This record gives sequence, structure tokens and C-alpha cells, in this order.
Amino acid sequence: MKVTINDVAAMAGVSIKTVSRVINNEPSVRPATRKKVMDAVAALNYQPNLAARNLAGTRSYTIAFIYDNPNAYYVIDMQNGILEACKARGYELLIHPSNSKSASVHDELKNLVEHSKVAGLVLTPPFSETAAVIETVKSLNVDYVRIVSAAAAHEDEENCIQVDDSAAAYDITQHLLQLGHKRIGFLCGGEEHVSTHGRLDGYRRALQDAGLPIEDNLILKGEYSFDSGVEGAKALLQSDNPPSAIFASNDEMAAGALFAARLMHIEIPQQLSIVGFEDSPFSRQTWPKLTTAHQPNNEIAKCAAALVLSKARSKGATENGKASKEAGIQREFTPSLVVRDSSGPAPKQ
Amino acid sequence: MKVTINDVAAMAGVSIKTVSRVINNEPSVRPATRKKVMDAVAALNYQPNLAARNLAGTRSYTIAFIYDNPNAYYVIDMQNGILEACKARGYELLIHPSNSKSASVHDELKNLVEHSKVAGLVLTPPFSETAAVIETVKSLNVDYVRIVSAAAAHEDEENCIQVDDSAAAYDITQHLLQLGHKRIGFLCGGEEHVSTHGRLDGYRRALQDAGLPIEDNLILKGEYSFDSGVEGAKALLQSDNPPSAIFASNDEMAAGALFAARLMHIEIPQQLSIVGFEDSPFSRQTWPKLTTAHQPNNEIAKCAAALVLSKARSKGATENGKASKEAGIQREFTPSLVVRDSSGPAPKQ
DNA sequence: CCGACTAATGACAGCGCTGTCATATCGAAC
DNA sequence: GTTCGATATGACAGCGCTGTCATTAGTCGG
Repeated sequence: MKVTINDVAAMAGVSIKTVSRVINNEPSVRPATRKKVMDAVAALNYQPNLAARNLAGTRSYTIAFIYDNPNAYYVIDMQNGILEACKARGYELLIHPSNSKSASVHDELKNLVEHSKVAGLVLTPPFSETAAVIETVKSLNVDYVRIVSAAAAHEDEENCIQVDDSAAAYDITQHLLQLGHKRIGFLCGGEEHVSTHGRLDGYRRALQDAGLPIEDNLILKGEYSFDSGVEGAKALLQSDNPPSAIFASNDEMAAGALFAARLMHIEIPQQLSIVGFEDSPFSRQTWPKLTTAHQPNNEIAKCAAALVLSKARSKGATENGKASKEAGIQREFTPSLVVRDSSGPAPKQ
Repeated sequence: MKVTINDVAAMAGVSIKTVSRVINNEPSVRPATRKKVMDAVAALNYQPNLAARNLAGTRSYTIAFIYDNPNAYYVIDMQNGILEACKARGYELLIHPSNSKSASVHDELKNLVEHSKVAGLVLTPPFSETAAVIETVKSLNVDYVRIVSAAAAHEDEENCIQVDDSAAAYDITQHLLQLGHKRIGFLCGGEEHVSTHGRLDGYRRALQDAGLPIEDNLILKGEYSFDSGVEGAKALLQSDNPPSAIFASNDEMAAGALFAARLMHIEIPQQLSIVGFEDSPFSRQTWPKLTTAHQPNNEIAKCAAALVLSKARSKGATENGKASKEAGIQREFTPSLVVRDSSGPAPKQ
């Protein structure tokens, strides 16, 4: 019924150890032998038993995906990307929702790594960016890849996939500037997200490069939530001298800002431009549709997973093998501007 | 370092087989012995190795979650619920995104069950409701639980967690009726979803019970998507005799309807009431906030997972044991009406 | 207090694979 | 045609657990 390594060995006329060598891409197998085995594998549609591999070997064929983000679209995109990478390489995925604010992250991660024998960890923000988590994974002797906002890589670039929030925010701000906006409100995301700071930085740089002043009262603290967007926009719009455009740090906040503008009977984009960040599905489901920055989460996750897996697989291999395997994996992403209907020319004075 | 069954056995002064009996809740262990073992387990913080269990035993400690739904919030809610149930019982979860329309579902599922040795399957709509899938899982000699719209249980209630879309839709429609609406447009979801039919049925029954005619031209086919909601609402509102309320089959469509109304400068809910279904997060992020039916997805999924696990675990056990274990798991859910701001009294003629 | 029976416990093999180490095979140099 | 030094291959144990079956301890009636 179920085909095992023994069946393959019998068919190919070799020992099971040779089959093992072939499927693990180990050296010291003659090309002719390798071919015989591969043919048998194909003929029988053999797939190694993960449980047995995990049990027998020193290495593990399981990686874990740890997330701590309320945005379902974000998580699913990431998860699907990781899943693809795992499937392509015959690995298993352990899903682990967590909470970076919890005091027990250390124990939690430690337990996960030591007990579940995972080969690697893929971490997403904000989990991937909190000090306690970084410290823990570094100390844990486990391969990991942190998906982070560029500034959060610190001196750990080799274990990071970086998203350049600052550059993307610069582009978005410049887009507004080109539309003639001189005073642009900025709604910050949560402090704990490094992306919040990156996006603000991009906004600031764009204004500076355009020779425009940075008005602190146009920059409001907030969180990456709809409600926060509503409040921030209200505050901005009810001030004495409201801006002609609002840059919300993510689409959810932008949707909130849209909501607030509507409550105040402000026409978008005629009287006010609003832009978001992330290009999540519902940036296309607002009215009007949001101008935003597209972040290829699926692709980012796929690269992150590919990276952990290459790290994990090269553990016992030669050093040069390691270098060559990690090559070709994109490590930096810059979300790209997507212009839709929520941004328009600045109104005449 | 890692604590195994041997360590526990040594500490408790029994054989490993006895430890195995205790952790698997098998009979024929004297209470005193059981306690000794349990104490040792607790003292050493022993957790059985899943890979070894999967490899050694005839049964598996892995269940799979199969989904085929573009709604990320839905999937994540379900997934988290299943994860909780798995964790509580020491099972592992295999995530398997799929496509019910693909011709290879049969092979895909077969391969999943036979190769990955999963103990059970949790299926969500629309995957859980397609004929090919149902046929396959029935033929596969694997425990499964289908989360379905009530009408889709057919003669398979024992393997279903049912959501009573019809009853919930009845409640929603009645809510509109009580607000004085006489003519209510209905935007259908995709044909392949059984929930589409259930929701329509509830709508029809409510009208009938109120002695109101069912106007076929107020019922529009569509899909569970934003764009479909836009189109449907437009068609309804541009007709000669538009309704005073629109019942969109889910929140995403309702958001689309809101969008369309906005385009046509129709005030919600003053001129038109719009209601959704599902209570997904963004039903609170539209303007105005949506009146909808709350569906406890997390809870539903938890019950579904608990049900497969109880089925799987009782496999070798006595028949009466089986019955008792499945007791206490809720098998039917009716989404409950949540009134927000998108529904209001019917406008005067 | 003894045999007959049942309940409790343990010894051992083996799940499918990998790691270690021994053996066999090959090629090149003499 | 040998010998040596790789390189290629195989035998075997064992990962941590469960299933089977043998063994031991306990219970009851007479």
C-alpha cells in the first residue's frame, strides 16, 4: 500500500542507504546509480515519511511560522507563501500564533524549538521586531529568518528579509507632493512596529527634499487600526489649519480616515487626498479606492521560508555549499506605489 | 536534555509500556501506578514525541485543515479555533489550502490522507460542500468533519457541524420588515455555496410569513465579492422601482452595495437600508457600520476540530466510549442578528 | 490455604528513516 | 597486472514510541 524506502531500494536494486543518499542529495553516488534510484522514486511515486525522518535524523524537517498580527490578510498571505516554499522542499509547517507582549515569549519559543524539534523559525512583525524575541532566537541555536522593516535588521542582516518602508513612504509622499499638496498630515502606526518609524522617516525625507517644513502638529501618534485612523483624521481635520492630504500608515487607518472624512462631509479626493500603505484587499473596497503602496507579502514570505530552509539544510554541509544555496533569494523589498482614486490634485486655495 | 518515555519510566519505577498506557489513557493500570507515572510526567514536564508516535502507532496524531475560501478573516478565525483544539489534545495541524473546483481534488485528498497519514480532516465551505469532495472523503476511510450550511449536511449529520443560514437570514429579514420595509432586494452569493441558498430561503420565508409577495426581480444572482455587491446594488437601484432595503448575502457584498449607493448619492440608512451577513471585521469598518449576522467562526471551528479528534481517538475504543466522548460538542450554530447603523426605518413614500 | 481465573505489567519487535562505520569497487600509477 | 587511495555502497543500530504477546500479581471461591 504505502511505498517506503525499502520498495524503492528493491526496485532500484540498491540498499536503502543509497536511496537515502540520493533523496538527500548527498555526494558519493555514481550518476548511473543515482538515475536508477530516481527512476524508481518516480515510478513508485515515493515520498519520504516525515515522521521517520524527524525521528531518525539529527535534523528536523519542520519549520515554524510565528505570527502576532491582527491583520488576517497579512497573515494568510504570508502563510501561503511559506507553505509553498515548504511544499516545494518537502518540509512541514507548524503554525504558531503568539503574542510578543507576553512575558513568557522566551519560554514559549524555547519550548517550541527544543520540544518540537523545529529546524527553523519564520517570524513576522511585530513579533520579529521585539527585543525579547530577537534575544531569545539568537540564544536558541536555531535557524531563523525575521521579516522586518529595514531599520529593524540591526546587525542581523543575514537573518532578515527587509522591507524598506522608508523608501516606499518616500514615494507615496512624493506622489502627494507632485499633486501639489504642501501640507500633508501623517498618521503613525503603533510604536512597537518598526515600520511605523520607517514610514514616518520616508515622509519626512520627502518633505525635506522638496524644501518643505515638517510641521510636528501634522504628525499624529496612533495605531494600525481603523479606529485610530478615524480619530487621527478627525483631529487633523478639525484643527485650525487642516492639511490638504493625509498619509495614513496603513490601509486600515486610511479606511478609518475615509470614514471620518465622510462623517464630516468632506469630498475625497476633491477636498482632501488620503493614501494608505500595504495594498490589502480592502484598499480596493473603500470608496473611493485607496492610493497605497503594494507590499508583496506572499513573495516576501516565500523568500523568508526559502532562506530558513537553505540555512537549515546547509547545517551539516560544507561552507561553500551554504553560500551558494542562499544566493538568489531576494532579501530586500520596497513596496511600490499604486495610484487609485483617493488621491488627487490639491484644491486651490 | 530532552526527556523521553524512558526517563519517565525510570523515575516512576515502571516499564515504558506502562507509561505509554497511562499517557494514552488505556485501561488496566492500577490507580496507584497511574499516579506514580503521572507524577513523574509532571515532574519531568514530559511531552510525548509526536514523530515517534506517528511512526510507531497505527493511529496518527495529525489532523488536516482544508480550506478554499478567499476570505482571510474567515480562514484565520477557523484556523485559530482548530489550533486551540489541537493544542489542547496534543495533536498537530496540517494546513492545506486547496481548490474545490480543481479536477484533481480526489487525488489530492487521497494523497493527503494516505501519504501524510492524517487522523482526520476538517473541511470548510465551499470545499466542504462540493459533491466531489464529499464523495471522496466518504470513500477514504478517514475521520472528517464538514463545516457546512445546514442544508448541505444531507444524510451525513454525524460528520457535520451545521450553520443555520436560513434561520439567521430569516431574522435579518424580519429585522428589516419590522423597520417597515416592504420591498427588500436580495443579493445572492455564489451558487456553489450552499449558504447562498440557505440565506435566500430564510429571506423568502420571512417575507411569506409576513404575507408579502416575493418579487423575483428583486432577487439577483451574484458572488460573495465586493464587486458583485457593487453591481447587484447598482442594478437594483437603477431599476424602475427600486427597493427600500438591500439584503446582501455577506458583508463583503454589503460593503460593495454601500459603495454603489455612495456613487449614486443615496444616503444610508435614510434613503436605503443595507444589511450584510457574517460580522467580519470590516463590517465595522464601513460607513455606516453594517447591520449583519454574527457567525462565531472560531467557536465553530473549535467544535469541528474537537469532533474529529474525538472520532479519531475513539477509533480503537469501545462503542459506548465513542458516544460519550462526542457528547457535549455543539453541532449546530445559528448566527445572531447584530444591529448597527446601516439599517433604519423605511422612508415614507 | 490452594487452584483457577482475571487484572496488571513488562519484554520485545518494529514503524521508516538516518548516522556510523565497515566493506567493496573503481581508477590511476607503477 | 598489481597496488594504493580514493570513491561508492551496504550492514546495522537506533531515534521514541506503540502493538503484540508473554509473564506476573492479585482476587475469589471452595
